[in-house]
Amino acid sequence: MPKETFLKLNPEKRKKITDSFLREFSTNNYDDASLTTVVKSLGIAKGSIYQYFDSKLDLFLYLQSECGAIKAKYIMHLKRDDYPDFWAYFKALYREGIKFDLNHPLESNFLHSLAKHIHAPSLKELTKKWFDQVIGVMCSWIQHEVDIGHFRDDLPVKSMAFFLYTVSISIGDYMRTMHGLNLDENIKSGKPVYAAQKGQILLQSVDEYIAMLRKAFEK
Amino acid sequence: MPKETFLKLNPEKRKKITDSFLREFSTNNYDDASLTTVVKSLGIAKGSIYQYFDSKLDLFLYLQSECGAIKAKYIMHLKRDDYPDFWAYFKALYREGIKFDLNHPLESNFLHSLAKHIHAPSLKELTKKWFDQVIGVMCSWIQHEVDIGHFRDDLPVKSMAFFLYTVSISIGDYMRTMHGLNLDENIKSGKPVYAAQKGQILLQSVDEYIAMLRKAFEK
DNA sequence: TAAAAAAATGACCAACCAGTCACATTTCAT
DNA sequence: ATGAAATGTGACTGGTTGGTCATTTTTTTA
Repeated sequence: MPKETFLKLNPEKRKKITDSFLREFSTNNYDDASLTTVVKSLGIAKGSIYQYFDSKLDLFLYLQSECGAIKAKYIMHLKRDDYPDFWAYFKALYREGIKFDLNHPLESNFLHSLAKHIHAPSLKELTKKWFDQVIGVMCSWIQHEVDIGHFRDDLPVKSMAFFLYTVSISIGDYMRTMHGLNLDENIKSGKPVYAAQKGQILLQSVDEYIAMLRKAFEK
Repeated sequence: MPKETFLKLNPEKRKKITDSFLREFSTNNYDDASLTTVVKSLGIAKGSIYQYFDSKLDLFLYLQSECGAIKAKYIMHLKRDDYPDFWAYFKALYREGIKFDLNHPLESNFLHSLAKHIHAPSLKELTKKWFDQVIGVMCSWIQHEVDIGHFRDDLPVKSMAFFLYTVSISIGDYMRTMHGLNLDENIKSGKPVYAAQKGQILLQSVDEYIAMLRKAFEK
């Protein structure tokens, strides 16, 4: 949690600082991301950071929760029951995700690059917790579909959840590969991850994935 | 490529050195892996490493190619045409992979942890090349199955290859999650990645994955 | 306006790292 | 046995980092 001093900062300065660190963590491993570099580029003193946050980790966690909260606003209001099947819901999640990216490119970049941090020694326990949570959510999704007879019931729910998790987080990379995007460059320059592309083309990727996932899961 | 000096070393010493570095790179990011630490634990001088290799990268690449070559011996002799369908072949690949792990735990650990290194800044170009190669191989597998009418032909081959790639590299993590293994601990202690488990139980995981993949890909 | 509280500063610290190189030791050929 | 070639060494360089803290500057309070 950031200290009071940081929260009392005028919003512009706060945003400037936040943005710079989002960029740094988006293009580097946690352990390789350098506070010194960011502080220099911001033109503020290193000591200031430690008046705003307890530690590098504190700063990182703050960024993570802020970005998560913003993205949640786009996604949380979607309800499975408003869609005829799970895959319509799944696609809607991605549709909102792309909106989020266009409106909050830096935050999206940061979340998108979280996979990079998973193997950082300093974050091992944290990422394990996060992973278990995500798998938990997916398990409950899938269990529900099994219960109403939409999904197959001959495999462990957890296996299916893991499969879905893996495939889901890979869709971003998949878009890059298939549509020739250069995510890393967009991240560095601060452009939206999917800047040059229309949402429609990107959703086509999601459709292709769904075409496979649907068959894999259906009864 | 290692220097002559290294290749002329007596095999035991060479193995001792190789093993220690395999362990270090298996439990750390490339950039965080420390030659200094390994050299201390080996009781040899830092300078010696630079009589054996040009650089840290040179050493890393040597390890990678050595481990790859050993694993290739287990896998390369398998031919798709010797199996009734792709999935029998796919399963055979994993069966041999598990054998490889039991016989060469450290090398298997190292290859298994390569995913960690993918995001290391110093290795970006290399891993991109490696990734393109793997996708290329999978494309040719899939194209063949499409040609003989076993796989669906309504999706881009590359999409399917990417899907298969993602799922394939996740099977290791999947086994850990589903069978409660602690891979990282096994890696640190130098035990086989799948030490406590019988191959049969592990192949069951592969079967579950195949049950989903088969449906996703079939015509 | 003066005193007190809050915020910003940057030189400094200890701990790392990959890589170097002049020198010591071992091995090998004559 | 002797000299040359090949190996091994570890203090050292120049760099990095996250984090600290006495001091200065700015803001708030009275």
